[in-house]
Amino acid sequence: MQSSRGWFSFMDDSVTETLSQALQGTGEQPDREPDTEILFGNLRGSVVGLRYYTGVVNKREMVSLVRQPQNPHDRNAVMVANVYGSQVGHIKRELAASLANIMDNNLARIDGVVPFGATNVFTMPVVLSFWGTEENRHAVVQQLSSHGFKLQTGSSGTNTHAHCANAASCVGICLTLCLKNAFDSLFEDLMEDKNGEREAAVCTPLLPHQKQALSWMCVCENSVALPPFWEDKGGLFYNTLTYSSVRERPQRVRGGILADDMGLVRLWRLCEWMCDCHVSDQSLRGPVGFLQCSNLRQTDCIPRLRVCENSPGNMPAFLCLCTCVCVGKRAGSEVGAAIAAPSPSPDDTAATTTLIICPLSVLSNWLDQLEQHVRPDVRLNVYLYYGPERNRDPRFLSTQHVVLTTYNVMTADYSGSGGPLHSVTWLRVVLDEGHVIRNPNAQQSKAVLDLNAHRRWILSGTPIQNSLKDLWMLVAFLRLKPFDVREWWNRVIQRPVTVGDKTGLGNLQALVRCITLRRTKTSRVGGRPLVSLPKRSFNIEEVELTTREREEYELARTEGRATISRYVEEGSVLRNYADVLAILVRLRQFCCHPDLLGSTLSQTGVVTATPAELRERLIERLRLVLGSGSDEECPVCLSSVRLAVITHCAHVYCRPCIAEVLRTEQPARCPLCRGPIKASELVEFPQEVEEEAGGYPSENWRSSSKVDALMSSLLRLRCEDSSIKSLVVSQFTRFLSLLEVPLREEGFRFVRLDGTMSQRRRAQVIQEFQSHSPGSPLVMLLSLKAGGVGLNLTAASHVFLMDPAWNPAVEDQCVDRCHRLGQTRDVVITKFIVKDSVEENMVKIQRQKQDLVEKAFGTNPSKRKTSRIEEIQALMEL
DNA sequence: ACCGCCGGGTGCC
DNA sequence: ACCGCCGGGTGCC
Repeated sequence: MQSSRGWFSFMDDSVTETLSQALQGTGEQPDREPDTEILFGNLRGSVVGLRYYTGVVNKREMVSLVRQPQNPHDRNAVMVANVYGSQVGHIKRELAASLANIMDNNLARIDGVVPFGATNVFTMPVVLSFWGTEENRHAVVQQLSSHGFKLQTGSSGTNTHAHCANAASCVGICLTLCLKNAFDSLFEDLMEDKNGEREAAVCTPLLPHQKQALSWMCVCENSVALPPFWEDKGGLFYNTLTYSSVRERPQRVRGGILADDMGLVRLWRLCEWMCDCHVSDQSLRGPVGFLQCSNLRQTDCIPRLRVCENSPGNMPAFLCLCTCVCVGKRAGSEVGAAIAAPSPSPDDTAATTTLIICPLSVLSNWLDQLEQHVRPDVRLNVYLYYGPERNRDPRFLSTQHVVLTTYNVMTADYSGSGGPLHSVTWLRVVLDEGHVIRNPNAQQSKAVLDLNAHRRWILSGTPIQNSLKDLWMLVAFLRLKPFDVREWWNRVIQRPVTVGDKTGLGNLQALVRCITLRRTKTSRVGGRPLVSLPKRSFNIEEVELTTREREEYELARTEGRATISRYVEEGSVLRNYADVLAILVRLRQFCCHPDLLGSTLSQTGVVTATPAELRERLIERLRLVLGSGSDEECPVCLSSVRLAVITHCAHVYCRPCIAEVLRTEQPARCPLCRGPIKASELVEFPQEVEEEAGGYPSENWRSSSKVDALMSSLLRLRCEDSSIKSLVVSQFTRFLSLLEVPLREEGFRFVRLDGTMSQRRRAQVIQEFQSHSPGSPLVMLLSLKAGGVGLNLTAASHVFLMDPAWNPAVEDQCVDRCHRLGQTRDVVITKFIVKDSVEENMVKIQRQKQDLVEKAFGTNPSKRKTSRIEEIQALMEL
């Protein structure tokens, strides 16, 4: 099942996990959300029975505890295993009785570290750390103390988990993680760290980033370097994070993640190079692939979506890599693999087939690319493993150079165990749009992990979509020891990072850096920009309201001003913050279209009786503000609110941001109004809520100045050049609905993309919009929040920003959907701003915003508070 | 295990 | 001595 999109799926998962735990009882290992766990304390125990087992540990090595309820000697038995899962011993009986209770009831997750005495013969010490949710803390402490054990709290000397040293570092980390481009923040200053280009492999005009990607992939497939965090210690290999060691050399993953956030590469260039160039690598000589695909044309079952001119993602680079290897087999002769394997390891020679798995939506894309660009004088056997008639014979499949299939087909074949694709040992498995396997519980993820391959690649523009958790599946697929086991990933990477540990973040950076190639349009190679993009220009178009609109607007404004200035005088702006936001949203909506405001938003300033009623009203008001689509700002991270939660005092924050406050402040206070806040009183606000479906019948419809301004721009554009496509962006989903009417009337073909749409529908819409065929949509109505990272809308070269956002970064991000690699035209951005309105003031504030973000780092919260009030006053011209 | 614990042998100084 | 003390056997869960 496709998990829901965006940050919201983070919550879905945790809910599902809790549920499944409850249903399973003592089934699989509990898989709680490590992000929300806190450290209860540490306890010194001992591991006994060492002489009966072979598992060894090093000083400071991490160990894991495994329950053995079936142990004949003691049903409370708790086994101790090292990083590789070999048994080291057992927890001493008395302590085990207590631990068994905690573990069986999922009260805490228990980590072990052997601080010293690793070479002992009979017993060794172990420091146990107890992690769990706040509500279980008491039960754990109670359980332990009833057996006479006392948890050590605070940072005692033996605690190996670094703690958040101070609130400041926590806020720093929170900020880092709250940034939408969390993934890119992992790459700070690392962009140029890659192996550069491999000049030897290049002799035709290959674009710099193509050279870079290809040579990087070659290095990854052939490198004999140790995986990250391993050291050669005179014959023994030593892991610097877990302190474990092994005798045999840990194998680095042959492969990695190609995470370019741009429509990369012109395929023909690569193929040109593959065909014509002669490189120092002897093995690469010779022609490259003629597409020998017996069944490609008989696959009517595949929806052949129109292929965009610009191949998405890294498909072409991969095609190149894959075919390079295939091509080693020249007409008849069995030359070993080519560029990708100058010195093939023995087991590699057996397997020669590359399996490419992709979503159905891009399958036809791969096919077309292969068909169009592989040279006709070389045989390249490509088999499309799809459709009811597919050849399921593993021996046949292994004779192909490339086998192409979809996640669904592979998963259906697998159904829990095996299947033809699992009977082949592949030279290489490539996961296109690899982020689709981010949910480890999904069948397709399990199936993918079970494939046999020598080399593994992931293509994904957005490897991290929601949280660090997304990365685990990818790391597991790449078999990056020991992180392919969830426990070690959680302990060594995920939890330290979320707890705010600087070294944890450093480790994550190091890890990601060595398995990922990440380039964005601003990346540089050898000091030069990787790609040069068409120009982009930015215009603000002032919109004058009609006299009637102006009258109505002034009425609302005066009313709003009166309310807010009363709050200012009373000093209660922050207490009535939701009300203030509602007034602002109302005015902002008015600037777009008078019919935009929901009826419930229009009444303000009603004096309510009890404080409880007042609170309810404020929270309700905030829900309406968020429900309108308005991109509100989180006062903690100063970015757009993600995973919105509303406090008791009616302020809105990102869930992770407020969780951080709750964890670090005792007692916790609302960063805005300093009122007490409790985790239990937070109100979740679902990310994308369907507003009451606003069908706007043409007869009741009226225009507005801003709508007119947009329409005249669009009509003029269509007149000048009917091939120009436009993005029309608004925060307010209702506004998008309103805009449909005049678009339809003027005969514009358009599509709509907003947050409520299913992943499948989105893909369809994007595909449709990106198409260049005559009659394809000229306009896309895009909700600001749906225009997140990863979207490729290069078909558009004009962007109309219908309403200003608080956060200019969000607008930039939206514009970047079309101003990215693959864009052939100059991009023109038009922002409509109503003259003499709250919008104008928002733009002014936007300009100061970047400055404010910088200042907010490290300044005290009260400063933020005052700047917030000043901001509101500026908006209302008070 | 250079321990702890068990249980049998032993028994004033 | 229904003790203390000694010294041998013994050893995860």
